Amino acid sequence: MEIVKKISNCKDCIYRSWAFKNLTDDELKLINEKKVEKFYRKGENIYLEGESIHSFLYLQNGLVKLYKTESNNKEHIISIAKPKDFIGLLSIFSNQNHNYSISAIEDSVICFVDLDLIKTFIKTNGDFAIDFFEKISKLSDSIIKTRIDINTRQLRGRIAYILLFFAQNIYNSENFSLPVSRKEIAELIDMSTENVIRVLSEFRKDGLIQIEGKNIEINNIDRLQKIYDLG
Amino acid sequence: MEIVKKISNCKDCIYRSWAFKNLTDDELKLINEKKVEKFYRKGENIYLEGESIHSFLYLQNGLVKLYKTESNNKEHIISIAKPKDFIGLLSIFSNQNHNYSISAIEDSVICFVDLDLIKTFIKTNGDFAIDFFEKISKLSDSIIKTRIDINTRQLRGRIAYILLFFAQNIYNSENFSLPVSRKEIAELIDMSTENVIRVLSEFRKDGLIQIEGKNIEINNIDRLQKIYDLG
DNA sequence: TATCATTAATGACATATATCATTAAATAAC
DNA sequence: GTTATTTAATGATATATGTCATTAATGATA
Repeated sequence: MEIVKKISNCKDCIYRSWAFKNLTDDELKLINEKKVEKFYRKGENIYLEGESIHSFLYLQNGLVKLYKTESNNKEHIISIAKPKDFIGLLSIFSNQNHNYSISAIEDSVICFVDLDLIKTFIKTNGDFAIDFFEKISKLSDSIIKTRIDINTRQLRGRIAYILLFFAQNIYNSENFSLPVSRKEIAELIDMSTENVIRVLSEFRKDGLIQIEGKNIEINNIDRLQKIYDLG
Repeated sequence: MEIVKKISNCKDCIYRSWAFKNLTDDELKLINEKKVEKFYRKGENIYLEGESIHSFLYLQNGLVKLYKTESNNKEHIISIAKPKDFIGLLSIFSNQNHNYSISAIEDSVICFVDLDLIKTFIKTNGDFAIDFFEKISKLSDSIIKTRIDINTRQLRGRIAYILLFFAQNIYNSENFSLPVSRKEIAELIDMSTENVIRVLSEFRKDGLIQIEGKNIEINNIDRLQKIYDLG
């Protein structure tokens, strides 16, 4: 991890309009002075379960996973955050320590915003509080919705989900390179690695997708959508 | 459903100390004037998916379920709220309409607090905003944690979870009457009704619990906990 | 390049879970 | 109370999914 030169000013940040649009120039200046942008290579940890919470994390670029290491040392991925997403769960506002870990699944730039400062602005700037709250509430609910969508489906539906997720939510293309291993897909959608591979092969044999290593091309997105819809 | 006489004043409400402790007497008076307490019999709907959102709901008494009706008309229970819980998901702050339905699984008293008023206080009372935010963030995260805890376990672990949940979280007793049918348990922990019944019978045969209809008595909570821990 | 380690792929098999069918018990409706 | 309807219980069976073993492919390391 390396700290990115502080060339970027929050005032010009394209993400300002997302969650920080209600801050005054002065408030934004305070954020700017205290924020740190860090660059992480694919595979690097951003923080680990148990570490104390100081910052609100904002993904500027790349892709990260939120995960938990179970008692049997298996990892379970809770969600994947994409640019413009707040990273983590809401309990950063009530907990002392992180309950989950975060690592980069693609080269990523993360903006660390001082959490106390955010809390101060929640207290002192009502419009910011409301808007900020709305934004991160949505994200939290979408994690719940996704977990349910995944777990009420069987394997084919889950694989269809993950393919549609990357194609439609992350890469905006039916031709993309998987940022995660088959094992990580398994950890994300609660199935065994072997079955992830098997179902992907099955989809390939059925002509739904083409696979070449990490490269995926979706040939028939409608049928994939139908497989997802039917579960 | 019947509207409860407005004898109770928020000022004296035992729940004031939970989420509304930072409101001034005047603010609380406004809440009090606009709030409505309603009584629902077991089985009654509080609201249905698609209805528009006007209130922040607070469970005073009883037990309610948050659920979704799937396209195949099956129901899926997302969570069960107990007294002192905020009912619903955070997106009431960003959505126009409810994404889920809520109904009473025990006779319940629900306090409907005007949502716009809450938003006003978030804007104008910083201490309230922070505290309120912390409280409902916790609830949202605990739903995510629970969904993961359930779905990473197999059937025996899930049934152990639900028994421990009612004994430890809801009734504070190892002897309680199930407020839900076997079918509802199935809808809550993602398994078939038959297998809910089967595993319960198995636990009975193994001497872990006693069952008489809806009445459950836990005989060996340690072994139940172990079954839960091992998954 | 050669070696090692990790990831991917596939088959055979074991296990977990769902589905279907049937009966009994409990509740609700009349 | 009697009848209808829902809920609970259980066995038999089908299906879905996980596990183990093996090999191939890929990527990392020296």
